[in-house]
Parts: sequence; structure tokens; C-alpha cells
Amino acid sequence: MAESTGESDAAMELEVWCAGEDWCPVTTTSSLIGKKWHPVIIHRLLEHGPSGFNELKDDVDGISSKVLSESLEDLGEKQLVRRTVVSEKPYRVEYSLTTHGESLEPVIYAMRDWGLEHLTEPTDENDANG
Amino acid sequence: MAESTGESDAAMELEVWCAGEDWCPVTTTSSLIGKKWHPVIIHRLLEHGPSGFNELKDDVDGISSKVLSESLEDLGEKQLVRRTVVSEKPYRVEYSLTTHGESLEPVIYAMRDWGLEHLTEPTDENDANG
DNA sequence: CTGAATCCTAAAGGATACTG
DNA sequence: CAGTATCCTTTAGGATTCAG
Repeated sequence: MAESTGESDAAMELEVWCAGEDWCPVTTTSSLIGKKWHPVIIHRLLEHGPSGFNELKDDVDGISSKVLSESLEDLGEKQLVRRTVVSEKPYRVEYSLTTHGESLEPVIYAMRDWGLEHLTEPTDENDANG
Repeated sequence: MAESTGESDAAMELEVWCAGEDWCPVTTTSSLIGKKWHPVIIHRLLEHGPSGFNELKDDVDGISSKVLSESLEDLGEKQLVRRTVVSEKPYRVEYSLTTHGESLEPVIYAMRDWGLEHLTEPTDENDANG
């Protein structure tokens, strides 16, 4: 517990992975954020700032607590998200982006912008296919 | 066969998905390209232009033919990649980005740039933790 | 060359219930 | 509020083989 209290995230090296021999920044970046919920979680933390667990769960519509918990743990290991206990009684926790996490802003916003430009929001009126 | 010859990809709507009620461009974008190999494949097609199957397989270091084949099929269904038979004898195929696929350039390059800036290429010399 | 078929394992994700 | 634990299903991914 209290695994986050001592880190200086800005200076830490991130874990990297790459298939094969060639080092590839695209591959490694996508190995960090290429999970189903990671981009959304980061996006919500970018938009709403530090959030509690259920607050985040509410923002990330559709995620289960188990998956959110695992995702946050993974993002924590990758040093993109920090967990802080802000109050013991009542027990309150805050998730926020590390410096590395914040630096993903251009990536996340590029995804958002692309989505806004190229994807059409499905509407109830046009889901009938005729 | 020749399933690609009639499409006008620029005008087509892309399939979208979003968990829960809220429409979210980040979620849907990541549902399109948030597979392990999709960003790399798109990146290679951006960099090298139209490529044959094995050419691409060679560029995407570490991928198996099965996974590459499935990824390309998926990217094709999502209308990001186009498949063209350029020669019947000898049999030659070319994969290239559709207009939608090309439009992902900012996203892919954002990922690449982030990787270049924030990830350190692992070297054989420094893997000892001293 | 292009890629489909098969088999297999590991990982991701979801529903639900329960705990401090 | 903030999660864990359990169970289960689906999917992704990898190795290998085979075929047009």
C-alpha cells in the first residue's frame, strides 16, 4: 500500500516493449496506451483533473470496477497515473496524471479530434437501416 | 474477389462503437485503432506507401502472417486500409491506406513523437541496472 | 508470393458479490 | 467510498501447416 508516495515521476524511465529487433516508438507507445480503456481514462483525467475512483468510474461510462481498478493499476505501473490517498477517514483516494501522463495530451487529443472529424455519432433515429 | 475496386472511401461513414450511453470520440477512435498492431501497420503504410503482404510483414517486425492477415482484414472492414490486386500472374497484392486511413496521420505521428520523446530505446549495454 | 486453416494459450473484459 | 475476489466468456495473439 501507499505505493505512490515516494515517486518523482518526471525523471523516471518508462518501461518499453517492442516486438522483434527493431525499436519502434509507435509500437511502444501503443503498448503503453493501447488497451481498451486506457485512452479514455487518460482523457477523463486530462479533462476533469484528479478524480476519485467512483467519480472516474462514472466518467468512463460502461467500465466495471474490476476493469477500472486493473487499468489504473496498469497505468500506475507504467507511471502515467498516480494514486494518492487524500483522506483516511473518510477514506478518499485521488487519481491523477503524472508528468508522463499529462504529456500524452497531444496523443489523446489527436485521437479525440480525429474521432470528432471522421466518426459520426450514432443516433437513435437512423439506426433503422432503411 | 476484387472487393476493393468499387469503394469511394472518402464519403463512407465509419462504423462506431461506444460503451455505455455517452458518445465519446476518444473511445471510438481507440476502438478503431486500439489493437496491438494497428497503429504500427498504419504507420508503416504511411511511411512506405503501398506494400505487398510480405513486404508489410517484414516491415512490421515480429508479426505473424495470421495476425497480419487478420489485422489487415479488420482494418479493411473499418475502411482504413484498401487491398488491391495488382497482378494475377504472378499474384501480387497491394495494401494501401484509404483516405480515412491517411487521415490518421496526426494520431499516428503524435504517438510516434511521444514515443521518441518519452521512451528510451533499450540498449544491450545498459540493461544491467547499474 | 499471398494468405487461409488449425490448434493452442494467455490475456482482456464483464457480471456479480463481497469487504474494509 | 474504494476497491477485491471469483467466475466465466470472449478475444487476441502466436506457431505451424497447407494451399492457390
